[in-house]
Amino acid sequence: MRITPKAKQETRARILDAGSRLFGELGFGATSTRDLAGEAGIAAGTLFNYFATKEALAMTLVVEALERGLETFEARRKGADSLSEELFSYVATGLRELEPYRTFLPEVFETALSPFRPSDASRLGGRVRHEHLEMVKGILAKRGSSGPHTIASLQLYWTLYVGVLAFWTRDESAHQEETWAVLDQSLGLFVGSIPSEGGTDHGS
Amino acid sequence: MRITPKAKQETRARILDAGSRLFGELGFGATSTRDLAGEAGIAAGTLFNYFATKEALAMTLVVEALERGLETFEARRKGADSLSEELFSYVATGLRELEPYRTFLPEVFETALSPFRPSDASRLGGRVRHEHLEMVKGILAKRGSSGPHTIASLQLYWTLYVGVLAFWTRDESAHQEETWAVLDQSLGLFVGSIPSEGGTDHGS
DNA sequence: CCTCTAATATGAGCGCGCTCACATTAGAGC
DNA sequence: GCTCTAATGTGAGCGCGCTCATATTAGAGG
Repeated sequence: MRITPKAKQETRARILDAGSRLFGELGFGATSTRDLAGEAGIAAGTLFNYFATKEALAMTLVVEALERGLETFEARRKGADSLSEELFSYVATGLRELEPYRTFLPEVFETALSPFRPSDASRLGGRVRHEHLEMVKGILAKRGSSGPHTIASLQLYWTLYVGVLAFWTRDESAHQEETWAVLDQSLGLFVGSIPSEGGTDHGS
Repeated sequence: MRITPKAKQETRARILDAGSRLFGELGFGATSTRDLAGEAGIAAGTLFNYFATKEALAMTLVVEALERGLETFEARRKGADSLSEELFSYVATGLRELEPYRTFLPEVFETALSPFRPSDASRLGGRVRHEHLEMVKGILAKRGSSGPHTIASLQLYWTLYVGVLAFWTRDESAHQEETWAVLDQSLGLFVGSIPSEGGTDHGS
């Protein structure tokens, strides 16, 4: 086997497909890596030639969904949106792509997005965080926000975003309408906390 | 063996002691339940007659530390404190009792305090959350805050508190001074966000 | 077409958290 | 002091995520 690019991508796709289906049916914890390998038609050990850990496999589904969401967001961007409107639609397009995975994401995010883990770039969770915050920084920069406040602001932003994610995964309203309200409220708090921006209202 | 109360408490204490020492030396993940049993002088299975899971054992250390912190807080309470001062000293007395466990707490809190887990009372993490929030509710009630706002406020409070905890576990300044600044800032944001309370400043 | 090699696949095996059928033992009742 | 029993202790064993020595195989070079 010297350079076999096509077959390798197909196997990778089969594994991701098995993950998407089995995680959804059984949950992340209840799906064993042997289950996944069987469903993908490979041996137990082969799985780890493609994904370093079971968590990395699940997070790859997340990363690819968020990439699709980003494309949709860029395509639909309007110039007329306010700061909170722009942030709202950025977050919302991401959530909509993650929707099929909603049932098993709590188990995955619990470790992958934990604030108690260092979010280094070597882990997919850290990369998700970094790329999301880079996007938010870009959106803020267009409005002229900058300086040392931004770093603390981004920490607050991420905390609020994770809170919204957690709420969303458990939101039992018909089409997660409650999540949109929580997101709106959280973004209002965030925008209100930016010194040079957004007015002073911080209540309901 | 009909009712052997004393010996049982001694064994329990030996296990907690083993946990405190080994988790501190090796970390939570790197300490196996067999290590703990050996250090406590019991068989591997016996450990689980005392604690349902390894996480529950670690969280018991946390719960007992927080109980000690609460006693200190109650003893030192002053009537003259402002709302943020009172919240500050409540959180601070807890953190000071947790100090000996600081190195291994990230691994424990990652799962036990994750916002992605339902915080039911059957889990120790859920009880820690509940009791902490009851205390905060009590502190707020004295100042006349009440009504439907409080529930959303408490959600925000808990999110900010977990953020402070996460910062604290990684704070490398000499005596975690930076944590006190972050805590102060977070409480300022929280108090500012309460509609009927605390003035309008929400920046630095 | 055959060989030779590096990329890939394999599955036995490791230590883990935890369970459970069974052994042990401390005390109550006589 | 003996028996009987319920509380407690025990460790072999399970399935897990993951590793690694080994087997297999696709293609390059002659």
